[in-house]
Amino acid sequence: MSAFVPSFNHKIIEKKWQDQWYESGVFNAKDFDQRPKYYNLVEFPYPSGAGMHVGHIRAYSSLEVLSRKRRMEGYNVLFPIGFDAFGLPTENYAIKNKVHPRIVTDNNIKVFTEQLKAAGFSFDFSRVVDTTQPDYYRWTQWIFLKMYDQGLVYRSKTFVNFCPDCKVVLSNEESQGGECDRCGNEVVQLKKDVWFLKITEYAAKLLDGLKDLESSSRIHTEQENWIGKSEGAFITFPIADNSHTLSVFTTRPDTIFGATFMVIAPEHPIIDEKASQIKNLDEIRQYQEATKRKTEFERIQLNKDKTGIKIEGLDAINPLTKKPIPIFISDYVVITYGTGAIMAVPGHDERDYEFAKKYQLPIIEVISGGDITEAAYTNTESGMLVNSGFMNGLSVELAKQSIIDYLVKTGIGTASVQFKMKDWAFNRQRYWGEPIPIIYCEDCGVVPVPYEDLPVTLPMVEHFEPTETGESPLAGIEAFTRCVCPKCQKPARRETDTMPQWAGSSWYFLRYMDPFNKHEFASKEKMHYWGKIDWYNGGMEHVTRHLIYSRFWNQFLYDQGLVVHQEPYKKRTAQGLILGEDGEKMSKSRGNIVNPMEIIDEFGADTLRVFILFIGDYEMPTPWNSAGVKGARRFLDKLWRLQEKLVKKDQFTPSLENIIHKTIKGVGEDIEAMKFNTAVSKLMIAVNEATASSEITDKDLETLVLLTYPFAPHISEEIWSNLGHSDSIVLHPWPVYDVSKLIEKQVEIVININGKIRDRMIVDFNTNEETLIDLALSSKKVVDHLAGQKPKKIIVIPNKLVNLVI
RNA sequence: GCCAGUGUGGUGAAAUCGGUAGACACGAUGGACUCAAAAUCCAUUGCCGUUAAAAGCGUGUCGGUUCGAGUCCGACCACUGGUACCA
Repeated sequence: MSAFVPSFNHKIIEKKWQDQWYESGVFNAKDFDQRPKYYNLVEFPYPSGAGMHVGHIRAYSSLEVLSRKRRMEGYNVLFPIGFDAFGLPTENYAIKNKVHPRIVTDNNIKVFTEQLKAAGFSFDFSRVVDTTQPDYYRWTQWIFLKMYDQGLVYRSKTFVNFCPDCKVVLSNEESQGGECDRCGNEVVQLKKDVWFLKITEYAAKLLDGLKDLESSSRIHTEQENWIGKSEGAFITFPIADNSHTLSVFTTRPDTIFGATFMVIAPEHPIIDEKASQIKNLDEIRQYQEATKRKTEFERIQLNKDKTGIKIEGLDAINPLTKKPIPIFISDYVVITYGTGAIMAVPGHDERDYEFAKKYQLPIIEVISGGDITEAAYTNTESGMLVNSGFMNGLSVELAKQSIIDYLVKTGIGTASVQFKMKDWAFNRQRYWGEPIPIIYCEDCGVVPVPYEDLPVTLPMVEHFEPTETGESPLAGIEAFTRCVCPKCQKPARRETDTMPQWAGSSWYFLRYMDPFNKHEFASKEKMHYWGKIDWYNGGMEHVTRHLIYSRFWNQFLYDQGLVVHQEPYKKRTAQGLILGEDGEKMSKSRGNIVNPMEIIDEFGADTLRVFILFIGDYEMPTPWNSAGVKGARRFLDKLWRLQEKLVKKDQFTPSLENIIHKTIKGVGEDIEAMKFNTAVSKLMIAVNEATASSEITDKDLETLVLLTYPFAPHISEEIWSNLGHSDSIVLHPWPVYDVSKLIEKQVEIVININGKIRDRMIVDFNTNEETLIDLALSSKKVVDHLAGQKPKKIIVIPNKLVNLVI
């Protein structure tokens, strides 16, 4: 037996192995290598000044473990990292502290990189991507221009969410609840010229592509709901004097006989077109103005009651009943969806019902099964058509078919599919973003920057404070705005808006495959070699936006023949949030933030990694528990101390053989299933058993160390080297288990009487049913309980239980 | 409101197929070692009960299916996230 080995010093060994790994480049992926490839992607971080968060550790640990295991399994693993570094927090910090965002960003990236290395992540640091480098955003601009060429970029004047405090325009996503995402202040409505990407053109394809994406049902559902496909029909309603028509979209064309009025959005163009006929035009105009003034917040919070105005002098005709019906304007109908007009069927739509009750409009039952004097009846499963002419007696499903046939035949309408998803507002009035490569010429109008002139670089200036008008800071920089029209060579002006933060992250996974290419965003050969991303892990909060946006860009590039696969990701998973110890979201204001660097300093990176994976189900949110960190460290100390009673032998200790094989199987399977918490627990059980054993062999310890390596690589490398190996574990194959060694020799069987446990017994594995029954019936406790009664029925589950039913 | 998810000890959590509820870890209590502390080791630890046991109770609530339910079905309650009148 060897002499006492002191418990390990994490500061020394972690530094030692990190230096060795990062200097040797052992984790760098090799293009065109003969080994099979495996591409693991984690969402690249925004390098905030606060540095790394425990959430980052959790987010990266899953594919970190998988990457290390895959390398041991012989794969050429691409596990890249980069920085999504454009964005408002940096800009705000820069303004406040009078430092240029370039300097702030470079600093933050430096700190972040050091921290990622201190945690021992096996990223390929040789292909780091930074979205704020001209070499990178040149291609972001290039893809934007490709979209422009294909008619997927357009400019439109609309009301946008404007934060008077940050002086920036916000997308709907960034101003939820009428509050600015960044500063929390109230958002107002401002009329602006806005660039849009026509993502709606890809709605059907984005929905369709989901079937090739392996992910949990909640991820699928969130994407589906965001795209929001609904099938229905366009129906044309004539205006009573036959001078005009009003087109509606409805998902329930079958209820048309019950359409007793129409509602149009306040912004609907027919108001202006028929203004001369409208008798209460003043009142209508007032309502329109009131709607415009409302922020989204007010519409949501204060407008639970339906409001609306009847348009006097303008009636429509229900094309099926031929009866005249009134037309209302109301802000519960929105101009951006469908046609901005609906046929209201109060009997079978809750919103229409509420409106009809308020304005005392007729409610007609056209689907039987409910009580329309009480509420709208919206069940489409069991109802049957009534009061509906030729559709009477049909189910809703059949009636839909029947009415669409009729509408098409008579030219009144057509079948149609609509999507809830809106086009993507693609500009911000900020400095710290990719300049939009567009030039305005007085003669030629909007002119895209020629491809060969890219990148349009951000000027390195001293003043990047926002303007009072809500224009981009770039607008005040003459040297930037002044340019020459590429078409006519006359003086022209540059677009001064920049792209939203989502831009750079929409294609970064492609750049990783070929990060230094000066001629293309990535070469076809390399994209062909690396193929699809095998596994993509990130936050649940990005499942709707970033995931859809990046799939959109990839699909677009695919359609242009510029990438190899239509869908970029094979599999997508999402980690759960780490909450503060108080169970609340971690935030500065709550003062419950845990700094991972402090844990690394005190307990070591291995401890932090093991603990964060052990803390709970990877996909569920879980509170931080500082006391629990010690448990992870104790486990590593126990593993270390196994070296004290090492026996040189190339065989498993007989009493440990079974548990070791079970652990190889269990840990391997748990990693693949993202059950990292139970994988760690299985390692703990194995180490506990080895600790209890009087001696352990080289082979026992080697195997345990190989299994621990993906979780706690530094200590594993150190023990591995102590065991006399001169090579790194990463070059050593993942252990395999022997199925024949998994079987237990003896098992415990429970004896139930009427499903209640009354006794237990230990028997040989695979003892036959008759023997089990005999043994059960001879148990003293069972005999006492039966008190002479004969079981009516006996259920035997081999190796599990015997249930006596009396 | 709608959609999704989650409710299990003092705490974080386990529990492939419906078959021993609480693995593993934290904490707590008692003990060993120590002048003492830390570290380590041993024992106990769902509740109730008991000298000890037995019995009884127990996976948000109420009901159902089953020989047997944390797991399946129905209704409800609570919490978390997403969304905002999408026709």
